[in-house]
Amino acid sequence: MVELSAVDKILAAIRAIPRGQVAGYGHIAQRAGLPGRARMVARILSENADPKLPWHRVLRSDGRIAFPEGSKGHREQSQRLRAEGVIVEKGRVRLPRELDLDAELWRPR
DNA sequence: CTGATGACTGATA
DNA sequence: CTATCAGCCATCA
Repeated sequence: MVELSAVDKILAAIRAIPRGQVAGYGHIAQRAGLPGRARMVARILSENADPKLPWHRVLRSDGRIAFPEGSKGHREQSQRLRAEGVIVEKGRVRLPRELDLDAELWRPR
């Protein structure tokens, strides 16, 4: 069997994020079996060019968008998130239902 | 090898 | 709530 590279695992973890939901960089890294590699996730995203990849669902640990407010990337990400029913306010992401970053941490794995 | 850099994180004030 | 700081990891000059 083939072992997926760290990059593939990270991409898979990102693709696994359900529509209308979000995850943090560190969360993705952990889900990919690479704890402590949040910056690696960020680097992958900055390099990737796959339009099918839901990169906009990846946020910082504090639930904020990684791009500076007012920047191109920030506007695009907020727009994409709102298109999925996610509420974005002042760079801050808030989920409509009880789903949020805490819900993920809450649920034992 | 050393130092700088970045779509990061957690602790502290 | 914001601002700083140190730590961490991969990559590059």
